[in-house]
Amino acid sequence: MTSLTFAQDDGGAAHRPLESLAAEHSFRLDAGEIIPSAPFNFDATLHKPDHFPSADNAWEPGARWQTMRWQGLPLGLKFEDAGSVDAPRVRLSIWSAELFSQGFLDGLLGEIGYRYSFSLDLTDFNRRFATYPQLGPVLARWRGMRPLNYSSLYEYLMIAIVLQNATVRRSVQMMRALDERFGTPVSYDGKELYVSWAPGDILGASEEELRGLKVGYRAKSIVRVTEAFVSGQVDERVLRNRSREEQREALLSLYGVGPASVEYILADVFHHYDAMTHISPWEQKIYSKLFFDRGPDDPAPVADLLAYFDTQFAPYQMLAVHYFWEDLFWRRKHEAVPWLEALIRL
DNA sequence: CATCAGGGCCCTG
DNA sequence: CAGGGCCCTGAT
Repeated sequence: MTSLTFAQDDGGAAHRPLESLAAEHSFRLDAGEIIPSAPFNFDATLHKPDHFPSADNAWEPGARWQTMRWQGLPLGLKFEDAGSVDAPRVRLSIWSAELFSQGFLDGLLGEIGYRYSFSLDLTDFNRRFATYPQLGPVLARWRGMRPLNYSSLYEYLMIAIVLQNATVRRSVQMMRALDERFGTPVSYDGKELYVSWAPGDILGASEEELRGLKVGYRAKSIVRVTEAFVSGQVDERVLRNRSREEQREALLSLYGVGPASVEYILADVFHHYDAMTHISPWEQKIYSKLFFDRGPDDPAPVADLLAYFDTQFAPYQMLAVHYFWEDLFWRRKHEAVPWLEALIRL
């Protein structure tokens, strides 16, 4: 267990010179406050109740702990709500076992800004749908919420792979086994978490070894996707500057990555909200109930659902559906939603 | 105890 | 373009 713990908390100003924060083997940097574009809903953005729990993060109202590997260095991040929806401020602290340069920090903050969509402009979306029959009330509840990816594209793909054809419990087991074998355990701020492995950390593992971690046939996908990243065939930074359809094509070319995974990635990782082209069977049942009050034995055809979303919510189909989806899972967190329980195999 | 399907995807015909 | 097979696991 690598300890990133550093007790001192001097409440320093933003971008304090790192030299003054150096500790023996680790330090905590007060990286100051991030000012997201308003409106910004801290908890609905920094926590997604529909995500399966994983060891790279922890959350409580007003705070998210998130591990991250940046330029090979394991980091512990802590985001704290220091504002309001209309006057948002997010306090960021960074734990590290090594000193890093101002240039490293600048790059890191830029990356975090992208991943967390801190500057997303929601004004047009909000204006269009504030008084909309179904979406209006949901939007009011979660105003300022963003879809996002807390980690890297590679890490997201690993999550997508362990999700496939598995129950939630099994996905959790697979990810934990992979983290324990290939990830970096860290402790900071009282949390014990894992920093997810980098492609190079798992490259030497054979398919047989991975199968030993009970990931089954997904072992092949993990190996092939990892190779694509190590070889440079896929480069997240490069892909960010490509068009949506080029991104889709590049992702689909990866072994073990199909339309369901890509649909999530285009929205969460690359921030495209204007196209929905695929609905998986379990989502179809949930949407059928939500939008047409139709049960799982008589779900609305996927084509009808897609057409409905296009008609109602373009050019923000993915954004609008994200709001409904998160609203549903937040509700489930606080009260029983019997029809939903029947559709979720834990 | 045996069978089955699960928060997909690949491959075949 | 439809459908069988795939690892493993808990539910039935």
